[in-house]
Amino acid sequence: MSNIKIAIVDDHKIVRDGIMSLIEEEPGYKIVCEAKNGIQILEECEKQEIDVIIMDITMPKMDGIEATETIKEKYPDIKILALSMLNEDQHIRNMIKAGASGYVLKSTGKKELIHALNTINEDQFYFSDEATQSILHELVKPEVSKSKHNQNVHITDRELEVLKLIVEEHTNQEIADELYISVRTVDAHRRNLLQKIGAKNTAGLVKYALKNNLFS
Amino acid sequence: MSNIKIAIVDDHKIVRDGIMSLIEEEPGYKIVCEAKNGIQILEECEKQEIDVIIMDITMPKMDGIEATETIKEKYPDIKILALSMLNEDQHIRNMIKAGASGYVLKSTGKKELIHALNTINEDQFYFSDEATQSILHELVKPEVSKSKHNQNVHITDRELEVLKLIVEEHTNQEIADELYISVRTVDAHRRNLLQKIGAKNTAGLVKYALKNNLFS
DNA sequence: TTTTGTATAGGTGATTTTACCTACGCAAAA
DNA sequence: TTTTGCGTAGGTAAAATCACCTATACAAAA
Repeated sequence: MSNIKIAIVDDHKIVRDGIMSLIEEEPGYKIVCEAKNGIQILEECEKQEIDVIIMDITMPKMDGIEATETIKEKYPDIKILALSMLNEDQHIRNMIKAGASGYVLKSTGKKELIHALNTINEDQFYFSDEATQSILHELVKPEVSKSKHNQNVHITDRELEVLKLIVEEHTNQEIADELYISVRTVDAHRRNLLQKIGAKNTAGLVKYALKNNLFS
Repeated sequence: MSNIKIAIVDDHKIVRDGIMSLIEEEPGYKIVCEAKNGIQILEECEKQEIDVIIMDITMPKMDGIEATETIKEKYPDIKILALSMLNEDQHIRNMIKAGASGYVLKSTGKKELIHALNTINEDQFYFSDEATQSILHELVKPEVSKSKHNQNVHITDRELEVLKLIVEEHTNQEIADELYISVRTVDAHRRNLLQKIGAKNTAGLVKYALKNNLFS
């Protein structure tokens, strides 16, 4: 197998050089380019073939999250390894959402970096253990606040059925037919839902349903 | 400090006994009750004070996820440690969403179990490393499929503005006023969005926006 | 037993959305 | 230069939603 083509994106030259020296010692890898920000790496992606991009998160011009989104849209085959500092939990999450295949900390040693590169190059994910715990913490927090919503609002079984069908993009008439009730009743349930949930219209109902994972 | 009051919920007696013997060897813990399913532990919660519940996920009558939700609603101070087997990724996620403070595998040794109990009793989270990796994988998967949607559909900037306001529960008229355009134009954008996204109505638009994290 | 909650259904009328269609100016791309 | 995409705007008509209201039947809870 030929060398894995690596690109390094970080606004600090020292970081780039550090990573480069780590990788160049290792056979099987070739650093094909480096970039200082998201704009630059996008240009590089057009010019040449790249397998894996090691991407910093916070950068001027275009940050790693935006760059990752754009690159994964245009070149879904390019793998992206997020390079983060500790206490960047939220950013790391966004990198994953944007399409990164994993992350390592900047304090990572050579061994872990190489392992991470190999792993994601094989189309798998790699998540550095050191950051994983704190990310999971972040992950849990919003869920806790969700359940508070549910406490205030008691939605009846029937209303839930109606809401489900609303979320499934049915009209009131279709819902009425489905549930063997009158359109007026569906309308009544709908208005009760609007009032209970505190929504202005269908959009609010759907948002509520999805945010509270009522039908997932 | 007094003993930490533990409850064990699992439908298999052998599992309960195993955990009990692990914990009873350890000073500082007291097992105050055990239950076979969600219904039973709910009754127990009413009867006595409990600090931490070790909760199995799959159980007859009422499973651990439902039980966790109910308990966290009624008794938010009770901590719940999910007890899972491997390859229960989705269930584990749901336990966390339901309000569990952590999880350990059934194959866990005494040392890790005690550590997990201490950690979550101190109002922190504990996530067993062995399951964490696979959970993160699960977490990422839906994001990957999201970007596929985006590829097919190109939403223009203006359409995105309109969609954002739709999601924020504004009427077409309000959107028109906000953007200084005619209602008919808003309507045109809306119809283009419906067509591009493949939605039937507002519900579909909102679902699309939220699922693709267009405005979060 | 009375009250409360839920599901049902209707009246009326205003407002909003949806589904068709056409059309023009402008800028970027082919 | 022609074409394409985008944003703009309108006509018309049907369908759906929303906002008020009232009302009945039934079951569970107080």
